[in-house]
Amino acid sequence: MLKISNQGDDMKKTDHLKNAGLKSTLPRIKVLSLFESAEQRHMSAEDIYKLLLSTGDDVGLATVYRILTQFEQAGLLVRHFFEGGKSVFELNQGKHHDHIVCLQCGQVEEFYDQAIEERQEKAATERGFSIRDHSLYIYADCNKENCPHR
Amino acid sequence: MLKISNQGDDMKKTDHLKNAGLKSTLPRIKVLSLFESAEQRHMSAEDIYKLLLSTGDDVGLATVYRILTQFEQAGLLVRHFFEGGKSVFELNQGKHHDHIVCLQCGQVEEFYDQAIEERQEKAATERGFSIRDHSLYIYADCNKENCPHR
DNA sequence: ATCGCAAATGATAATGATTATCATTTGTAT
DNA sequence: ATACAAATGATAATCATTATCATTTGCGAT
Repeated sequence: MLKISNQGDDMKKTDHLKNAGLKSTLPRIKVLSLFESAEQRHMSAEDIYKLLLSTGDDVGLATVYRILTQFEQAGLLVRHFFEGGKSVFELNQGKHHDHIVCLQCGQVEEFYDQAIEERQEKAATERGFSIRDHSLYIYADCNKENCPHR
Repeated sequence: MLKISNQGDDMKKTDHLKNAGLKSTLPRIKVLSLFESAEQRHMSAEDIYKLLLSTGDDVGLATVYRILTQFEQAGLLVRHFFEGGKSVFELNQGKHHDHIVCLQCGQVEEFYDQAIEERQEKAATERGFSIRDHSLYIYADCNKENCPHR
């Protein structure tokens, strides 16, 4: 008798987790929900830990790290190594894309360029390498109205 | 009366450092020499610290970190954030290039593709961003003879 | 609904990379 | 040779992340 919250949604997440080979636990559902509802797609472990704290949905920091790694391995999340050393995660929505990160406000925009993808593949195969993964980050100033510093 | 070693070379490095706005000190000369002579262009702070230890040219680890950061700011070195979390440095030889990193043996190959550069610039300007910097890392298997794991 | 147990969690210690502190040493201009 | 700011080195501190381990929980079998 503890199945309180919006069951429709939680059921969907439970299935989502089960399909990924992970058992449905409260912390995992909370983290998944956060990614599906958060305004910012790209979040670090610390971001998530604090957001959950702020809504009273406490989850231990160690658990947050564990869940992020599991979700990454299960293909639910994609991990990024932006400059600065800490890992940042986003929901995996199937379609690969690269990132432009604003150095002033941290805003992240995604883009995809077929030509770039092809040239990368070419550069690798020309040298006898088999691509496993790649990461392209453009660091820039977004020049937006609401961006601090100019 | 302590100017022992190969003075011609050290003089060049002294000038090199002076030009970069850094005073010529023994630890800085050692680190610079290492980058100019090492077989591997890409090295971490730990790599450098250990290499210097192994040749008896002891330099404190903290000093290695400081020097690397200073050299980066002076434009003598370029810092990279490969997957794995630790910073890796290489001599700045003026010409920008991207990297292919072998996930098996860690070997790094450099490449430059004008089309990729142009498409990146285009992607950024199309979105109103002004590029400051960018990093493209391809992670792959090098398939070389001497590479472990296959 | 209840049991049992492997799996998951949370608090915290431990680790690895990097930075800060501060007393001592070293370039360098005088 | 002198003086002093800058640099160094040993070490403590910090930050992100992982490991440990006692406790709790999801879930299949009853």
